This record gives sequence, C-alpha cells and structure tokens, in this order.
Amino acid sequence: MSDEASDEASDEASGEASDKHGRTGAEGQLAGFLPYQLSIASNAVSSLIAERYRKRFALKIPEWRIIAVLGDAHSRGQALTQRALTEATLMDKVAVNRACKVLEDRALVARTPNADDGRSHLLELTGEGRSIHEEVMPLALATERDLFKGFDAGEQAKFRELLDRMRQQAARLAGEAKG
Amino acid sequence: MSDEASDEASDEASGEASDKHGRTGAEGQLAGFLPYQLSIASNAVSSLIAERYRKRFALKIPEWRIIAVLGDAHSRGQALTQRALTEATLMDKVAVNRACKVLEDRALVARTPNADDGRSHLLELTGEGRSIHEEVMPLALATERDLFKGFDAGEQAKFRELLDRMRQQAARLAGEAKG
DNA sequence: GCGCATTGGTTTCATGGGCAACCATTCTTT
DNA sequence: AAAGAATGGTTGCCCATGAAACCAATGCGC
Repeated sequence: MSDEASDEASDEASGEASDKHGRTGAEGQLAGFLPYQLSIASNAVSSLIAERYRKRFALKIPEWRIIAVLGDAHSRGQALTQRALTEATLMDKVAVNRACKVLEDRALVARTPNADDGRSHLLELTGEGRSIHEEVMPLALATERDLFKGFDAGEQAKFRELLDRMRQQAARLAGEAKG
Repeated sequence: MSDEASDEASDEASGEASDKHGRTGAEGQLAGFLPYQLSIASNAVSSLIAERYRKRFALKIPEWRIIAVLGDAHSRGQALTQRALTEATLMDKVAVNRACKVLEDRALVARTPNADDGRSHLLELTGEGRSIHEEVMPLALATERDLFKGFDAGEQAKFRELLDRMRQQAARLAGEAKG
C-alpha cells in the first residue's frame, strides 16, 4: 500500500489517456469491474491518509483509529477494554492489541487494571494522548473535506449510503456461502 | 486483505449489539469517517470475491486481474508485456511479475520472446488459460450483479462515478503533497 | 563505437496483518 | 466446589505485499 499513488497521480491527472505507449482506453472489462474500482479507490484514499498521519504524527492507521475511539470514549468519561475496541473499530483483536501496545509505549494511552474482570484492562488516553487527539481529529476532518471537494451535499450522503449498503450486501453474500 | 470477512459476516448476521446499520452506538466519529467506511466496504467486497475465485479456480485476485486483461487483449489479437500489464491493472510490477509466474507455472499463460525488445517478453493466454477466462468472467459478472442487488440503475452508475472521482481526487491530493 | 542514463524484469529484504495456538481468568453446570 | 466451556488478551508463525537493490538490454550523447 503506502504511497505509490504518485504514479497514478501523474498518469490519471492528465485524464486517463496517457497514451505515450500506444495503449489505453483499451482497458477492457477490468477497469469497469466494481470490486476493482472499489479497491483502487480505497487504496488511493488509504495511501493518502496513511501518508498524512505518518508524516505529522508517526501514527499508522490502526493506531489512529484507536486514538479516535478512545478520544471519543473519553469525552463521555469512559475507558474501554481491548474487546470493546475491536468491536468499535472492526479490526482484528491482534491488530488492536498491537496498536495499543505501541500507543502505550509512546505514553499516549494508559492501562489500568479492570476491577470487574481480571483478564482485561481499561484503556484511556493520557494527557499527551488527548492532545494528540485534539490535533489529529482536525487533520482527519480536513482530509475528509479535501476528498469530498467537488461533491455536493447530496452526493456525499449518497456515497456514504451506497458504501454502507454495498458492505452489508457483501457481508451477507459471504455469510450465505457458508450457511 | 485476505479473507476474514467471515468474522464480520457472522458479527453482522447475528446482530452482535449492532443495529441494522452495523453501528454499535459507541462508535463515535470513526464510523462516519469516509476513509474508514471506504476501507471496510472495500475489504468486505474483496474478501468475498477472493473467496469465490479461490474456491472455484484457485486464483488470487492479482492472478485473476492478469487473466482478465490478457483475455481482453487476446480478443484483440494482442500479447502484452509485463510493463503493459502493470499499467492496465495499476498493480505493482512485482505483483504483476509474481502473478505471471504463477500463471505460467500453471500453464495458463505463455511467454514468448519479444522481437522488438530483448528485455521483455510477450505474454498471452494459452488455450487452457482462455478456457479459464471463459469460465471466470461470468462468475465475475455474476458477483458484480449480486453485489449490486438492491441498487437501481441510476445508483449503480452514480456509485461508479463517485468512486472514480474520489480516486482521482485522492491521487491529486497525494500528488500535491510532493509535487 | 563507447560510456551513461534509462527501462523491463527479477530477486532480496523488511513490514504488515491475519490466523491459530496458548495462558489466565471467569462463567456454567452439576 | 470442581470440571469443563468460554472469553480476554498475548505470542508465534506464516503469507502477502511493497521498496530497494540488482541484472540485462536498450537508447542517448558525443
């Protein structure tokens, strides 16, 4: 993943027909295949935000997600377990664990024993973690605005809606396959 | 990005404290963050098709993409170099190389020396490769139809259009950062 | 025709992310 | 209360993927 979107950038910016090699436009069915379109769009967007977070905060996407959720929980006076974090982020529990460990090492997240359940801990942002959160959320929102530049309000809403429906449909089909 | 859509699938299917939109209520801003929505939607779709191709043809997504492009080229009487394939698929040249090697080992793709340029080879589908192509494309189209179930024609077109605009916008922003 | 930069392709290395196995604790059943 | 199932978290292993280094062949400048 990372950042080879620059290639695409130069190719695509000129309008899809960078024809110095004598071939394009002939991209056949692949270019119009939805999973492909979805994948490259998602990739381009992920690369962009990964790059931005990395440059300014040395955060990877999983880590950023944890911060976003914990920051949100904090504003409600909550501390969360890793279990709750995996639910909220839809990430693998291993990914959550690793991200938390990194954040703990960087002292952005604090772990306190959970009185209710000896197996888990409660995680919350430290002061420093909160200040990162305060900085990072505006960047996220600005990036989202940048991405939506050229989309009117209706298109934004429709796009989110369609994405969500598509995700549910894919999940449903995957579920059917195995009963 | 492999195939753990089963987790999500079962989570969603069984309700799992999520309402019909898949939100658990405590998800704060993350759930509404576009790159996140895009990522999980793309993941779900990719997992689904990866699973289908794997089960029926033992093909991974990069390999399938190569077949799609080569099949398309073949119908125009063309054979392509790896360079052309990386352009057409937007994949990494290493990914293309590996996929081609696998397909060659399975005798689905044939490599012939390129008279015009001694560095590269011309790749095209073998007879067996074409027959796989004939089988695999309908599955792809059927999957696409399945995914779009519930989308009317206008929504389909709009979705594709918005995905493409989003991708171009992300590429443009990524380009700006270093251009 | 001889270097020098370039390009297609391949190999190697590092990294990320997932799954399965595992430990500790808690819940259930009796 | 003890045994077994289930759950939260952790570790280890493996595979997929991208970046960088590398080789071979080509094109360019002179």
